[in-house]
Amino acid sequence: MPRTSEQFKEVREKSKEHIIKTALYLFAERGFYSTSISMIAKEAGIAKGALYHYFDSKEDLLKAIIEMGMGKMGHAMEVLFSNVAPMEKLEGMVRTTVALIEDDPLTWKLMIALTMQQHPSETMKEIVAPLEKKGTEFFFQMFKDLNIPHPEEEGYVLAAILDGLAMHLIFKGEDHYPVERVVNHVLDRYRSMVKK
Amino acid sequence: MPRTSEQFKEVREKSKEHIIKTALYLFAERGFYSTSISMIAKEAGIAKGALYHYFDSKEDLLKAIIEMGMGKMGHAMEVLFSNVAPMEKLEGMVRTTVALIEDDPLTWKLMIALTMQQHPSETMKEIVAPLEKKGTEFFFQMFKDLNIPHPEEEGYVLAAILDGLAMHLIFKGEDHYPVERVVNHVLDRYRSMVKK
Amino acid sequence: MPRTSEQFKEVREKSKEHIIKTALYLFAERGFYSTSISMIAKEAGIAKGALYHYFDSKEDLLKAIIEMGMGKMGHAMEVLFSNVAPMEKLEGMVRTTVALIEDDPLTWKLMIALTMQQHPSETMKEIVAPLEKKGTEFFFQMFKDLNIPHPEEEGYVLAAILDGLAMHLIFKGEDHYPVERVVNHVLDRYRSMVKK
Amino acid sequence: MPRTSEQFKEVREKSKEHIIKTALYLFAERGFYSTSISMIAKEAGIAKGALYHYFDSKEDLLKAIIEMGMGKMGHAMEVLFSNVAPMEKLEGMVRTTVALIEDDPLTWKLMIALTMQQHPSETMKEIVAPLEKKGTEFFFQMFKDLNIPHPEEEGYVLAAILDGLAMHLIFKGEDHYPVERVVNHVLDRYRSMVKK
DNA sequence: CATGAATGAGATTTCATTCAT
DNA sequence: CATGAATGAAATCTCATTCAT
Repeated sequence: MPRTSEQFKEVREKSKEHIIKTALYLFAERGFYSTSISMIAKEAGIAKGALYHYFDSKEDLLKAIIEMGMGKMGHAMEVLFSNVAPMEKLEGMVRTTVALIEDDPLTWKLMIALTMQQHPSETMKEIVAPLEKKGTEFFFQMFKDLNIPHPEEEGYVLAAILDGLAMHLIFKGEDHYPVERVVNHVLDRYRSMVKK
Repeated sequence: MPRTSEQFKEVREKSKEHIIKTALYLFAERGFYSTSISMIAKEAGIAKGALYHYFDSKEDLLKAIIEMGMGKMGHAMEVLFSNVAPMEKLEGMVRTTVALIEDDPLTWKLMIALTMQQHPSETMKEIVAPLEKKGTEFFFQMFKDLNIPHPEEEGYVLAAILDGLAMHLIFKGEDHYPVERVVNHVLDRYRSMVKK
Repeated sequence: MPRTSEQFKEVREKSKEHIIKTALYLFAERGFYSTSISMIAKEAGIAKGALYHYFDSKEDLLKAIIEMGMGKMGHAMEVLFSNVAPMEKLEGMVRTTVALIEDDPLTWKLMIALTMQQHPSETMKEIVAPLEKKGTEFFFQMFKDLNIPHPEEEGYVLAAILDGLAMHLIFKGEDHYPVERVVNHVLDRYRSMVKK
Repeated sequence: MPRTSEQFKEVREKSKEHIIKTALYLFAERGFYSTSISMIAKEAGIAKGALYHYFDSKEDLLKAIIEMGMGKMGHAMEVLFSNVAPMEKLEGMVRTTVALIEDDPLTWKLMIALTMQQHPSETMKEIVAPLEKKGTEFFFQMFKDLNIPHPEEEGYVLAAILDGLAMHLIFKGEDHYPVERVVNHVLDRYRSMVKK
């Protein structure tokens, strides 16, 4: 009795996700180039060949991981671009970033690593560059709306803070980094600037 | 013939430096794993075998690059830990960091990339972790000396700013990033906090 | 229920033929080694597994294709070995060869390709070698019957002409090759030799 | 003491030729797809990797073999297009073809096999198609010069004879095929046509 | 010390075949 | 009988490292 195509689809989706998770873990912990297809297959408990049912190549697997990560992020960020008061936007921006990282630090670790190293695939650059540009413009507008002096420079600083914070959080782990306190401090500072 | 031996040493040192520079360039621009020994040899205009006269392995070459980079940095930073007024320390810290990057962006690019990816060699972690710890403590003490409230949190924020700034500067290039304005803005902010 | 069993057999035969046709097409157009079982299954609109219900292996499938092709040919050729006048035999030989190719160029394309490349399977050699020998002898006898001088050499030449013609016809296609004119010319030549 | 670059070149050329010869032998005897790089390396008495010093890929190796073969052929054929009497041209054409095959049957075996099977590489088609066209035109002109009736058809027939002859000679081997007699017979026939 | 040819372990990839459902 | 997910052997290819000259 043949399985229905739905059953197949389900099995396929499960396997795909399982492989992605395993690969994400290994890529993030050991680096893309130091992780072999063999390792991923072994860790996932499947044969090497099975991996190629789901992904055309190691590169394609990486792309799938990136896309999945970006999907999550894009979704979360969209909320922020909606109509809320500027100060809430700022707070949302910062807290959402932190929440995303804490929710899925592996994806972020990998993402940052790929951006930093000159990975041949264009995927990362294509994704990160426009995102960053959008972010900078967003910050600029936000600070202008908040009537904070030197909104452009302040935007650059916030971008630096967020990226630096992300790096530290990811590579130290939330157990060793007082995110909450740092975030609150940053936000307090902006609040005090607005009140004035 | 001690003279000859010295000359030999000098020539050897020159060759070593030439290889290091070439390798640094390639590692930074293309990534460590995507750069082969063949490439380095060809780019440096020497034979593959010659490279192994100077370095035991690809890993050893990387280590030499890192050590050279760290040497420069350590030297520059030492000045800051000497007896100068806190505010000058802060300014020195920020400006020295930027100056170091602008002076040798390739080393930094590579350094950051290696730190981010989980390079098997322990070199980077061994070097970066204590440095970061020292930095954090240094910032903490500095802000305390400056009587700035919440010196610990402020220290974390400054660390984040510096790392974020470094990242942006390195990956965008100084032509596309208004370092000077951003740095001045950051320093002005601390100055205003002190005056109060 | 013998009826059912018969119906089964018929359905089975239909499926088999469908697969054979699909595989023949792909093998001929893309080559045996460059055509995967997956491709055949997909092109035939069945699952990979199903293919193995009908054929034990890729090799077995190839064998079935060859046998089917040979069946057709053998049947057509048999007629020629019957009792007809030598000149009609000659004409029949040539025209039948051309007709067979025009009727089923794919089979021939594949056949020739397999004969030329040293396919590991013995099938082709087992089939082609005796056929060729029989052909040569047949030609020899024919030309002797026709009282044409040097019947043996003439036999070799005719064999060469037929194989060369077949090759050109198959690889250029009948639209780009003036078969009719060439065949008539060849036959005319033999006719003029006989009349003399 | 480093070898001079000339010495290196020499060694390199020798190795390259050795590999080409080994690969040609195996490709011709077993087929391109049924011959693995491992086999070639083992047969040549070298390591797999060495092969990739000389050829970028299996395909590239094949290309080198083809080019070498074509080089020989082109050179030999050029002579024929020069100014000699038509009948000598014809004889030269036929005898040169046979001589080339007898001199290097492996190359020809491989060449024919590749032309017949639909090898993905365009190399063969690019080479063979124009060659064939040139050949056909050459024959046509030759028969016209010889005042032989139906020169075009006769050209097609000669092309068929030559290709058929080549096939038979190559796949039976000169020990089992009376080339000399067949060739003489063919030429005699043309001579008798001219005299008339 | 210099050279680049050669090695060989290991990486990625392919694909005929099997098998649980 | 049908399905396509999974296997695993083998193929192609890469590249840090060694070594004869």
